[in-house]
Amino acid sequence: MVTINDVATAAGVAPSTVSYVISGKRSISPKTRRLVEESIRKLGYHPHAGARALASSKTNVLALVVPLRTDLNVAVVMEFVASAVTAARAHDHDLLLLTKDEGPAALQRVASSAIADALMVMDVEAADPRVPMLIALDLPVVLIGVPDHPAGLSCVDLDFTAAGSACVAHLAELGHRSIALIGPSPAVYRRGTSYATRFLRGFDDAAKTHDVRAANRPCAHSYEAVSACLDDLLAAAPDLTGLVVHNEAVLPGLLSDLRHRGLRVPEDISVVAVCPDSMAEHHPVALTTVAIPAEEVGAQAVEMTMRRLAGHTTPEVRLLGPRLTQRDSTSAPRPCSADRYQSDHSHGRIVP
Amino acid sequence: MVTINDVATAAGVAPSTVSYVISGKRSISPKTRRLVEESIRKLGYHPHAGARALASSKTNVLALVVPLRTDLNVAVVMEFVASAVTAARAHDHDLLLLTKDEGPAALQRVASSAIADALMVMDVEAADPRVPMLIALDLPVVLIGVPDHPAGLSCVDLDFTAAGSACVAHLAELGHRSIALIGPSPAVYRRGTSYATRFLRGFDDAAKTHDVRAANRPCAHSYEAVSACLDDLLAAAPDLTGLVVHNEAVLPGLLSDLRHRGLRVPEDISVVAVCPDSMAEHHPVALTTVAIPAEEVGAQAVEMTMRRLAGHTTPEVRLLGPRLTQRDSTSAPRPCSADRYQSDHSHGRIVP
DNA sequence: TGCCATCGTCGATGCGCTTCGACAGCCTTC
DNA sequence: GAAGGCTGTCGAAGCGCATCGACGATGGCA
Repeated sequence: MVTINDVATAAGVAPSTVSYVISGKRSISPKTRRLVEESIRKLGYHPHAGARALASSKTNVLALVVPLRTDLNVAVVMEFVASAVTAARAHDHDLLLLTKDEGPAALQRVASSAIADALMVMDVEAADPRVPMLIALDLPVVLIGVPDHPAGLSCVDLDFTAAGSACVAHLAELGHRSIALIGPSPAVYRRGTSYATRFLRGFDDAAKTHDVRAANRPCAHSYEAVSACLDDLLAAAPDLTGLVVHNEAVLPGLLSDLRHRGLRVPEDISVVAVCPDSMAEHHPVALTTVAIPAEEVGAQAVEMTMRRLAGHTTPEVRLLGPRLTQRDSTSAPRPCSADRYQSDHSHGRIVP
Repeated sequence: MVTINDVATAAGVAPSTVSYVISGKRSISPKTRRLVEESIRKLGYHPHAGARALASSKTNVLALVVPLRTDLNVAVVMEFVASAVTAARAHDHDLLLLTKDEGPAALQRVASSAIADALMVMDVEAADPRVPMLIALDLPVVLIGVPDHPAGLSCVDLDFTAAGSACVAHLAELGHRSIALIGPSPAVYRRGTSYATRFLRGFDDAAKTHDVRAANRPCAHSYEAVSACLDDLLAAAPDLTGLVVHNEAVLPGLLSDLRHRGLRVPEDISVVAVCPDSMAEHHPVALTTVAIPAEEVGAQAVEMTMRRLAGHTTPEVRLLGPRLTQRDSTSAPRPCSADRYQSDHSHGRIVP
């Protein structure tokens, strides 16, 4: 292993000088700097992370707590992680991955072992048991999502309330009078996952404002669940012409099933999806979406973390405004679709 | 911060004794052990990771290099990461996330900064530029995938060659005589990604063995690409009755498009998918699959890593046997399907 | 020419831990 | 009853680095 002493010897200076060249915390003459930098390069020197952490109480590691249930919005999580790790590296930090499964104790451990300098926590629930603990810790913490009582913690997320409203507004403006929300799986609501309830609130509020008839169903992402969900919705509201889908995993199944039922998108039914923009084009009909800006959120989360590490102590809450992009899956409703409930020829799931 | 000295004082012993209680490297009297453990618990003591790393040259961190392109098999990567982090934690290790984008230099950095004890590398290419460097490093390394010259590195992966053969064999045994492979996007082949070429080899070999007419097309995962790909395949082989899909991202689009064309699955065309088992049921027709055992691979990768860390120096190559599960998307081909090329009513993409 | 301020560099110290050799007390064994 | 071997504990050293005070050299100014 090559140490700071080796570099110092090679450059003919003291170890502390090398340290100052690296950190830039004291001024160094150009000559010395060049000498040292050359030795560093020549020897391939990298400071020992442990030693550095011990001496400086900084690890240059960010811990990220992610939900690793595969039932969730995998693509969103991946996109977020990708963006976070990239942003972290841009700030010369590494990313340590923790799972939500380990619970609050893991956070405690990471904090008191000085494994990371800060924590970023995804998939926050309304009354998340980790929140009190996170507040007690005295590491910088950034939540992705907004719990009921974030007291003192920074938060960043898409403004799901506004997103819910935007979806309704879009459909209402196109002239739809009866719409429905197909939400995340019941388990997500049961956990009180922050974004699900916030979206629902926005959806409901806007439905009232726009005087639109609105139903709403959580939906697991098996094909059967999707199908049953549509059965329910169409039975309860035969005049349904607009669908807001806040559950990217069901999209393929949903579109398939609509076709089965002889419901054309957007002629017979309009669909607004809440999902990463990258998914909009993966479907037979390019989807009108409110984008989930996972990448942006990831970058912001890291940026907020770095600000806290740099000494900005005031917590911030950043809610990113929703961006709706109209594509081919929404249009004004047709006053009368003669063949609405006609099935195509291949299967038998017909809503009478 | 609570240190080992605090614990020692509280327990009335020397710091080294506390250390030995924790590590178990020397025998300790039951009385002392109890005393110390109690103090640890009472004070909430966690050893300082940096100090520990410095003194023992072990970080208890595993670095995992993942491809973070969103165009890739996101679900597989997630599943793998989830399983790896869980397995690592079970061995009292944490997981550091690196991206493939950072290239070989990042591996160098991690190794010589002593940030991690071992490296696990996903998405290995046939002539991966990182391989020579990894060999030169003297950390334990486990590759997920098999490069052309793994000399000295451990590898673990699904046996994609056998998987390719298994798909063909299944279709051949059902009686199909003309099949096609829809592979990962061209970019994946261009990179020489190990699993893509291995799968193709198995596919081709088995096609010869079983005397089956076989075509093959890489396919990007936009709906257009899928559609074009099917156009090509059907034009070139109008008698096509079997499809092997080694590209989970195109599945929804593909199934949709087949329906558009009036091709029923499995009556008119059988589909074998290579994807995580969890995805099999997300489609209107439950898919016959060869499972990508991402979870198993992740667990094995960690286990192999831990073995190397424990002193097992001989590298191993583990190829997991493929497991084909027949579901509803494959059957014997119908000798004659009158309406094969009939389109359904909603769109116009008809193959004449 | 002499004095002080500034700049650039050096040595020493300590971060919290592991580990090694030392050693006190005890039990065995002839 | 003395010699030797264990067992359990201790103290000290050192891992590689950051940081602080000290200090020599240099330049400006009177």
